[in-house]
Amino acid sequence: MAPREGDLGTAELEVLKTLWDKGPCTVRQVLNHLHGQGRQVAYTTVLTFLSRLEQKRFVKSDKSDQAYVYRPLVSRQKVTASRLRAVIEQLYDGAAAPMVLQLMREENFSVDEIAALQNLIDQLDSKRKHTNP
Amino acid sequence: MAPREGDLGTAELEVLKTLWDKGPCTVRQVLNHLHGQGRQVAYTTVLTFLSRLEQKRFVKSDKSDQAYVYRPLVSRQKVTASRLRAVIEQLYDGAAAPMVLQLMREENFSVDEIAALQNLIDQLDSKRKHTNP
DNA sequence: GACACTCTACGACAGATGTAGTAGAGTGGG
DNA sequence: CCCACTCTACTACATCTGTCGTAGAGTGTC
Repeated sequence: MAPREGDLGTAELEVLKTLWDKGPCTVRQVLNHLHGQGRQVAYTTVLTFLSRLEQKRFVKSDKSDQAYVYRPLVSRQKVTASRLRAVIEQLYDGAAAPMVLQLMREENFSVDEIAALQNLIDQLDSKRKHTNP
Repeated sequence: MAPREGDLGTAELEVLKTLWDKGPCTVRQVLNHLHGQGRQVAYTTVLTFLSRLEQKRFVKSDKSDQAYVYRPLVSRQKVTASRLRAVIEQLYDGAAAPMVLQLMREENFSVDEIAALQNLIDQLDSKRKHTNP
């Protein structure tokens, strides 16, 4: 079998991210955005990515004035969550907690970030008390 | 350019994981382990993976009695951390905290896991107090 | 010594992905 | 009406990855 089907390559993802960030775009708009980020790539390459994204149903194009306008069909949330899930499966046999633990040990979190975490934990705690009295 | 060089495919990673789990192995031992996991794959395929892993310097082989014995050159920790880093860069622009937040919202953690998290946060808190009085 | 087995070396191939060129259709300015 | 420009369609190609097959070298057994 081939690698996971229907999935996004890193370059394709960059293009999709552009659409998430800037909203519906033409090929040229995506190209300009990428160039603005220092990403050198040809017009037709971007076109290819957008076409493939459309084949894979990640975006949809509509003919506007002159050029097609592409807009995302999937949310950043969805894609992010599913890729994250894949990594968890692959690296941690499906258990998210060990990954979180590792992240918290190895990444440097700011005070604010830790506070947010604490907050979330408190919420989970109280919710659990409600459902499991 | 091609995708990031020197990186591992998912199937290659499976093989490397076998070495991490079972220690140095011959091709056949890896094959048996994979078969034990329900992973149907040919002997020569495993051989290919191990050879490629060796080219990429993830494992090293030593001629033992009859067959080569392969052993990992990189730790699970290292590989895991670096792949995780890549995902964070790719999906969260390098910020780990939002990822952790999302994980905690979308994955179901057990009481024990949450307790462990809480514990870790307490540790980070007190460490922070020491360095930032 | 010949046979059966095992192991490695090499090559092959398909599908995915990154990257781009070329050709032809459409459009706006002189 | 013709030129220059833009846009899309198609094609092409290299590399990476997953997947094997074949051939030949070793080794142990009658």
